[in-house]
Order: sequence, then C-alpha cells, then structure tokens
Amino acid sequence: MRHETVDLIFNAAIEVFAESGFDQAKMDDIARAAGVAKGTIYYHFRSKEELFVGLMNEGVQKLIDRARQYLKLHKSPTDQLLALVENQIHFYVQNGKLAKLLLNEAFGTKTRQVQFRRKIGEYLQLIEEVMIEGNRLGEFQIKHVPETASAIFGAASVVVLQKLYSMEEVDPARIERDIPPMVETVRRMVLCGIKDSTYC
Amino acid sequence: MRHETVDLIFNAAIEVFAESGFDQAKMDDIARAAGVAKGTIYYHFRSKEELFVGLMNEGVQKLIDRARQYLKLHKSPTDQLLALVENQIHFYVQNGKLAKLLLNEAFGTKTRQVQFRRKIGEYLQLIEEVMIEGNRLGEFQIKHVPETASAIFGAASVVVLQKLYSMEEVDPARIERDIPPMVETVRRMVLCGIKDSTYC
Amino acid sequence: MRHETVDLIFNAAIEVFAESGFDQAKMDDIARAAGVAKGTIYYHFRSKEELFVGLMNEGVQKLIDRARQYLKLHKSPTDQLLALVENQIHFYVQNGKLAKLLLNEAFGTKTRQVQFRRKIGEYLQLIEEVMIEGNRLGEFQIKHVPETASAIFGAASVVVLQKLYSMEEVDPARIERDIPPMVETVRRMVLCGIKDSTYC
Amino acid sequence: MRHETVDLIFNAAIEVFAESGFDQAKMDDIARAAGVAKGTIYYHFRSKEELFVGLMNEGVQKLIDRARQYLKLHKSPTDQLLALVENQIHFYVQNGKLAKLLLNEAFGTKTRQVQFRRKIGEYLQLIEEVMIEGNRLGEFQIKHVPETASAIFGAASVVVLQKLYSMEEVDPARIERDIPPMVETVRRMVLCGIKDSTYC
DNA sequence: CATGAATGAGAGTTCATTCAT
DNA sequence: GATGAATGAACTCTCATTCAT
Repeated sequence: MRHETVDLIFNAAIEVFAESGFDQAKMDDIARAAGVAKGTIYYHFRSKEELFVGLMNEGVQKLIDRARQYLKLHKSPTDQLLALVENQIHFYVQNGKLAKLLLNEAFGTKTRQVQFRRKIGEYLQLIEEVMIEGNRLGEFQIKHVPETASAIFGAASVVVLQKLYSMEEVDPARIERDIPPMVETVRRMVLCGIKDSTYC
Repeated sequence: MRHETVDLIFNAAIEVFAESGFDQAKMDDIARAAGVAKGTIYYHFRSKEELFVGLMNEGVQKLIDRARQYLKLHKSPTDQLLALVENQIHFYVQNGKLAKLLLNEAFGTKTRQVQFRRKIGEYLQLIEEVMIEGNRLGEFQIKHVPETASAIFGAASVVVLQKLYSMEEVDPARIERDIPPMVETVRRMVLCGIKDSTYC
Repeated sequence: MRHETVDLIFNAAIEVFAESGFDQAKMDDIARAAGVAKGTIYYHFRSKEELFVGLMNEGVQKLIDRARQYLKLHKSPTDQLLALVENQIHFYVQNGKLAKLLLNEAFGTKTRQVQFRRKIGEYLQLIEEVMIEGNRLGEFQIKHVPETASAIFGAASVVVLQKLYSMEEVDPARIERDIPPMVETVRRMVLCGIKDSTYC
Repeated sequence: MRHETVDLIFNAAIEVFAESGFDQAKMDDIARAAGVAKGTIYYHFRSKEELFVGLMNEGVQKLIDRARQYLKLHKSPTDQLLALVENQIHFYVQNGKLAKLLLNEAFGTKTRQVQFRRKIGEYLQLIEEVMIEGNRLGEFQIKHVPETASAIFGAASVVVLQKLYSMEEVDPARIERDIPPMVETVRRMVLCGIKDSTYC
C-alpha cells in the first residue's frame, strides 16, 4: 500500500494544480492543503515537476481504467466507441479540474508536457484500437485513424470545458442536466465520421 | 496607422507567449525579441496581462476576419460550415503558436482568461449563426447548437495541435501534407452531426 | 517677470510634492497637473531635486515675507514674537501641504534636506532676532536663544499638523474654528518661556 | 522569547529606515545589514510596510514604557510633566534615528502613517492624562489639553532634531552637553503653559 | 521653447528548493 | 520520516531622465 502521507499530498496536489495550473500552483498551497510541512513534499518527490507528472499520470490512468471497464460492457466497436465518448464526458464533468489541466498542460515542449502527452497517448491508443477493430470487421471505414481519434477526444473535451466555464458558478445539478446534450452531440458526430465513405 | 513600436512588441509577444505560455513568458524576453527596452513595453501596455489580452484579441480577430471572408465565398450553410472548418485548420497550421495559446489559456477563472473566452465566443457565434440559418432552411437538423459549435471547434483545434506536437520538429512541408486528412476527418464528422436526426 | 510655464510647473509641483512627499511624487503627475509635457519640466529644471529645492525655498520665503509684514505692525519684541507665532499657525492652516513637507523633509543628510534646512534657518533667524532684541531691551530673559526658537517653531508646527491629520477629512470651516485654541496654547508657552527666570 | 532572526531584522531595519526614510530604504540594505537573505525578511514580514509599522510601534512603545517608569518616580502632576519632557528629550538623543522617523513619517494619509500616528497618539494620551489630573487637583489650568500636549511634544521633538542636524557630524559628547539647555527650554515653556491663566 | 516616446537601472516581492534539527 | 526557517535567483513593474523632432 502506498504511504499515507503520499496520498495526502496527491489529493491536495490535484486540487491545487487543477485550480491554478502548473505555474500558478504553489508548493506552499499544496502543503497547506495536504496538512503537511513543505519539506515533507520534497521528502517524497524530487520536484514540483515530478509531483505534477506523477499526478497527471494517475489522473489519466483513472480515465483509462474507467474506459477499459466501459469497453468490457460492449461487444461491437460501434457501441464501444460510443461508450468511450460517454465515459470521457462523464469523467470530465466529475473531474472538471483535471479536464482543464488536460488541455492546458498537454501541448508544449517542456519535459512535463511531453511526458503528459505520452500518457494521453495511451488513452488515444484505446480509441484507435476500437477503430481499427471496427475497420477490420467492416463496421467502420475510417481512413485517418489517429486524426479521427484526436478529433473525437478534442470535441468531447472542449464541449465539456466550454460548458463548465460558461457558467458563472459551477452548479452540480445544472451540469448534470447538461450531460445528455453534450453526449448526443459528440455521439452523432462520431457515428458519421466512421460509417460510410461518401459523406453522410 | 498603429504605432510602429507597438507592432514590434506585438509580434515579439506572440512568439514568446506561445513558446512559453503566459506564466513562463518573461517581459525581458519579449523586450529583447522586440528589440526595445523593457520599459518601452510598459509605456504602451499597462501590464503583462493587458499585453496578453490585446494580443489574444488581435489573434482571434484575425481568425474571425478570415472566417468572414470565407463565408462570403459560399452560399449554402453546408458549404459555409465546411469552409469554416477548413479555414480554422489552415489558420491553426499557419499560426501554430496562437493555436496552442487558444487552448492553453482559454479555460480558467482569471480575468485574462474570461476576457479571452469572450473573444473566442465571438468566433463560436459565427459558427452558430451558420448553424441556425441551416436549421431554418431545413438544411440542418441541429438540436444543440452551442454544443455542436464547441465540439467542432474542439475537434478542429485538437486535431491540429496533436499533429503539431506529435512531430519531433515542425516540418512545414510535412505539416502541409497533413492538412487534407485533418480537414477531411473533421468535415465528415461535421456533415453527420448536422444532417439527419436518426444517426447516420 | 518669470516665465509663465515655470509658474505653471511651480504651482503644480507644490501640490504634488505636498500631497505625496518628495519620494512618492512623480514627475509625470507634476507634468499632468501643470498641463505641460514631462520634457518641459526638464527644460526648466535640471532635476527633480532642483525643482523641489526651488519650490521649498519659495514656500518658506512666503512664510518669511509674511512674517516680515507682521513684524512691522508691532513695536515691542513681546508683541512681535506673539505675532510671529500667530502668523506661523495661520500660514500652516492655509498651506497645510507645505507645512507637512516642512517637517517631513527638513531633517536628513541629503543635499536637498540640508539646503531646505538652511532656508528654514532663515526663518528661525527672524525669531532669534526678535528674541535678542527683547533680551537687549530687558523685556526677555532668554538664556538659550536657538533652542527656544526651535521649540516655538516645533510647537507651532506640530500643533497644527496634529490637528490637520487627526481630522478624517479636512474641513475648512472646522479648522478655522480650531485656530484660536492653537494660537493661545503656543502663545502662553512662549510668554513663559521668555519672561522671568525663576519659572513662572 | 521572540525569534532571533526577527530581532536581527528589526535592529537592521531601524538603522536603515532612519538613515534613509521609508521610501529610500531598500530591502536589500536591510537584509545585508541584518546578515540575512532578502527572502528571509519576507518570511517574517508580509511587506516593507508591515515591517515598518511593526518597527515604529516597537520604537514608540519603548518611549511609552520609559515614560511610564518616569511617571512612577514622581507624585505631583507638575513633576510628572517635567519628567515626561526630560524623558522624551533623553530618549530622542539616545534614539536620534527613531526621532527623525517620528516626525518624518508621522503625518500623511497612507496606511502606515495613520497607524503610526495612532501609536504616537498613545504617547500623547499619557501626557494628556497627567494634564487632566493636574487640572483636577488645581495644579494646572490647561484650557486646551490636546493642543497643549501636541505643542509640548512638538517643541521637544524639534528642539532635539534641529540640534542633531545642525551639527556637521553627530558628536556624542557634544550632544550630551547640549541636553540641559534643551530640557530647560522646554521645561520653562511647559511650566507657563499650564500654570496661571492671565499669561505669565 | 516644447514635446513625449524611449530608456534601463533598480525596486519590492515571490517561491521552488535546501538542510539542520 | 517529517519539519519549517532560510535562501537567492528571478520576476514584474516603476520612474527619473534623455533626446530626436
């Protein structure tokens, strides 16, 4: 089992990083939120960057794990792809802070960004695998698999974030009601993007 | 005509901000890149934040202006929507640095982010207007206009950025060849998302 | 006649310096208050310091000139001394901002402070001359002339400033009513300080 | 016991602030004088202003504490008042730097000045209490207690500062010899100001 | 005489990181 | 394992002064 203190730090860090972004997040705030001394963080993590990377990997891993669960519930690639979209949107709504970091910190040339993108790549891989299987079974005719995966990922991401940040204050009940339109929107896009070859 | 020095600063700032993000960008670097003294920037802009907001507004305005040009070339909402997608992808490829900032700095609660999102909202508005007109003419059956606009915007954004940052080094010739698959991918998604109601 | 622009600058500078003190006063503010360009100030004055010294000299000179007028109205040294006190208090009330600078900028080792103190010394000289004449005529028995002059000057200064700054907002009517008690207070102190030798 | 480092900083700060005034004092200089890093000051004080206010409060508190000691040594209000004057002058001579700040930074509308004036008000209160008691016992006939307290405070302050800054260099032996005339001067003023009503 | 854009040295403040306890 | 006082490099922003027009 992971050390208890590390959990404390992780939980605090995800809040603070997501609230402020990597640069604006202060180790002081993380320490205070975790209820430990600042030195303690450095006892467990070499640097702010290492803490961040560990955190992001864990966050994306959760998304991946949930996605894997969803995949098992469906047989056909079509259903699986739709399930992935639904999962991603639900996950974003439930982890709005992480979602923001996913877009904010994913692009760039810094080490942490490259590492983070690699982890996101694992998730995109999952989508691509379903697509390839669908192509193989003749269920899809996707010509540009990586592009299509990115597009779906981006559509789902921005739909949720735009919704989250267009509200004055995040109202859990309200956002819950907003999920179905978002899911349906992306779902419809996905379905066309993969089905036939001579534009819908 | 705008003052020459301000142009110098603007051009330098877009480079530096895009390279490093808002927080990591240093006013010293912007000044050096612009070939002016640091104080000169502060003579023309009240703060780093004001410079950034001015810059982003100008950048998004360029995207909007180009989009308006494209819209004039087409009559039917369908063609107009596809033109908007194509325009956005081309614009991103040509202004990769701005594109990155568009996602990186758009979400958050800080003043500059709220202002920036408002400007992006102007662009989304453009998409939505085409959608509403298409709905009116019976060409589209879009149930959730804002969500669909966000999804298209997000799909086009992430497709390009993922491509740009998956390459070791940005190779202009290579990226030029990559445009058509990206355009086609999003175009297909768009076409389904708007055409008929009982999934494609 | 002094150049018109110089007057503009002088009048603006006294306001700004008195409002903010030497260090906090900005040449930009003075220029704006004077309605001239910043460069214009430097056309007429070598530096901020030179402007300040010129200004202070002029301010104290006004106090001295008024004092000289008052002195002419009275014959006996006793009446003259009391007139000086009354003059100083009235002058302070009417030029509260200058009064503040008089204490704020008078003590220190910087060139401008030394020069300023020298000018204030001219005013103290005036007091001392009356004292010496009073001593000669047997009207006073002042043992320590410079100390006594300083004490009177200090008493009058602090009484007014303490009053001015103890009020939430400076109310001209209110402060006008407060003059007599201040004058009487210092006047009584003065009278004893100079009359007999075995404590009053 | 207060933290050792804070003492280091306090002692250095009083030197530097008094030497240069609030605005000209540099945090770098204070840090160097204290033998700590600049960041260390900010670990203990939120800002330059907070450091200054803390310092001034402590300085005036010392004056107040000493004054309270002096008051205990005397019974009659007359003796007590004279003791206060003597104490103030001695204190100023021994703490010339603080004395200068007392006048330089006491008047103005900035937060630190208002707070500082409030602390000085505590000292003036002490004087006023003695005056009121003297009035009650019939020993004094002071009509304007606050004005008289201010006047005495101002007289004592300016007498010392004028003396300190009229010397080319501060010579401890010389200034020691100058104390009696200063004390006597103010003492005589005080005695009249409070004794009888029909001018001395 | 007058202007105001440009300058750059220098100020206060922040914060990731270290290390003696 | 854990602490938190101490650090100092680096940052944004200020403003007196200059000078070409």
